[in-house]
Amino acid sequence: MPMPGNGTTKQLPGCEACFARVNRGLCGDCQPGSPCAVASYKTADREYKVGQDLFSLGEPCDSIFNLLEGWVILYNILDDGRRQILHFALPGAVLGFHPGGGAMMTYGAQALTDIVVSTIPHKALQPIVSQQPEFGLRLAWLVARDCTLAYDRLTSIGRHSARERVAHLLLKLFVRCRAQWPGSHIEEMNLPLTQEDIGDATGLTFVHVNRVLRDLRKDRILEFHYRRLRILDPDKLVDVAGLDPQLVMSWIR
Amino acid sequence: MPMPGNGTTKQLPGCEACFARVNRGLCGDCQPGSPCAVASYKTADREYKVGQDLFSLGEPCDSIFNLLEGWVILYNILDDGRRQILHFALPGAVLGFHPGGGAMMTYGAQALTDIVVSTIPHKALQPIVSQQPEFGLRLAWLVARDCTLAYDRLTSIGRHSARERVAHLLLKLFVRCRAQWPGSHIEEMNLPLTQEDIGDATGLTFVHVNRVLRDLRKDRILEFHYRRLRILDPDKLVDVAGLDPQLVMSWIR
DNA sequence: CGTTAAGTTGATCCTGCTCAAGGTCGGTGG
DNA sequence: CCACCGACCTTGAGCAGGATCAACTTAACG
Repeated sequence: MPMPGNGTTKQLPGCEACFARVNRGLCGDCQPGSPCAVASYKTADREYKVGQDLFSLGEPCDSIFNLLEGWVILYNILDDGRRQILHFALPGAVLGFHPGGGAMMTYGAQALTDIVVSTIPHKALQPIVSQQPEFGLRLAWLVARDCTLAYDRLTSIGRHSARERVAHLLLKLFVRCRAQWPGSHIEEMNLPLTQEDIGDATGLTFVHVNRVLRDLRKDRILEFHYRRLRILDPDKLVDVAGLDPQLVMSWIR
Repeated sequence: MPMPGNGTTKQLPGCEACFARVNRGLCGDCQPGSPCAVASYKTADREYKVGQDLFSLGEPCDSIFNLLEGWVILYNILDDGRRQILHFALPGAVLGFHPGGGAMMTYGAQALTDIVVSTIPHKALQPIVSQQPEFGLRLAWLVARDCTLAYDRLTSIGRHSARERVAHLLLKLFVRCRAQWPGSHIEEMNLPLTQEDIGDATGLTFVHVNRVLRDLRKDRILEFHYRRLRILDPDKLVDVAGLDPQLVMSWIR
């Protein structure tokens, strides 16, 4: 059985043909065999290699993407080359739905692992919702979830210490991965991140991330070495991340 | 004629009865006199005074709000009382659309001025989209716009200096207000913010915000005193904010 | 005119950045 | 099997941007 977060995905029951086969978020009504409005508009699955861009900052993008396998980062690059990671997208995510569909993207999307996606052109959205009215609401729901995650990070970066930020990021990623594998009780997983990625997501330098990780290791809270995360003391981690233990439990169950 | 940002709003043409009468984002098809699916589900207009909460962190909220007049902040409070402002909502905004409708809110919403809102219960969303399929897509579009703004702030807080962050915030607010009043060419406006609010939005202390504002004033870029913003040198401001002048122009026109 | 919220300024401290040098891992080719 | 290389991790020394603490000033409002 594959480990959570190693790039493979769980197949949920439901519409195997349609755009949203890994998550029922977009397309919860489809049953195998029944007609699906999305299926006729989506493209075939497409693969991208690590490091490839799905779309880029400042360039137009006329499709939305459904991530079927692997990890993707959304990011911004500044003039001086510094980078801010905005979001880690996991299988099931919808990417590139942008205000003013087809307009310039205000951020880029890059494959963090080898990935598989399928796409729907923006101009197909209108026809889809007229056939399947819940689709729009489900899309809104998914975008709202990403927005909530962004607010969460905003709070973390704006008001927490380096230690809290790193703990918060790793804990959230751990929980999100584990949510894809309910029932798994492994406190160890592959995170396809470098320490530089962690820095770019938390607004820190990789040098300082390294020191924070050393301290967290010294305190026997977690270990992160070469893309492998091991959580030694979940309770302490939740505490350091500044989160409510009960809230975290509600995510897991 | 009222100044931009003083809490009053422009009435756009369209459906005067429905939920979304200040913006055509949610309900672009309604024509005066024609039936409107939203109108039959929304509540009457409701007023809130400055400082009142529309909904609170950790409490359930079973409705979405359409902001008709005034300003609202979305915010998070930490255990130690520190605050992070996540978003400034202007008239036309939709608030409280949350993943898992009706569940615990992960942030609060507070009136920054006296405001007027109307609401739709979450459970009315399904019936509305079945009568008016584009509604869901429009909702998704609005949420995506907020998400993009959040990503913008994330980059600003994560990777910019204090000076850049303050400049960026004020410029963006200015542009967003002015977008509500196309044609206006006033470089002066009321922003219903304290320096503490600016600090809580940019991840700085109000003491440091004060010093940054002093420097920006000294450099004759802008003046911000007692909730009044005057932009002295728009070009320099765009430069300090680290934004592309052409991009900014595209927002204005 | 008194009260209160908000703005202002200085002195000092500390978290996290910068710069720099070395170490470790994993893959590749001989 | 080993040498090499590039990407990534690790650690130290010194610095600086912004925080903290504290005192005072100004504006708004009844």
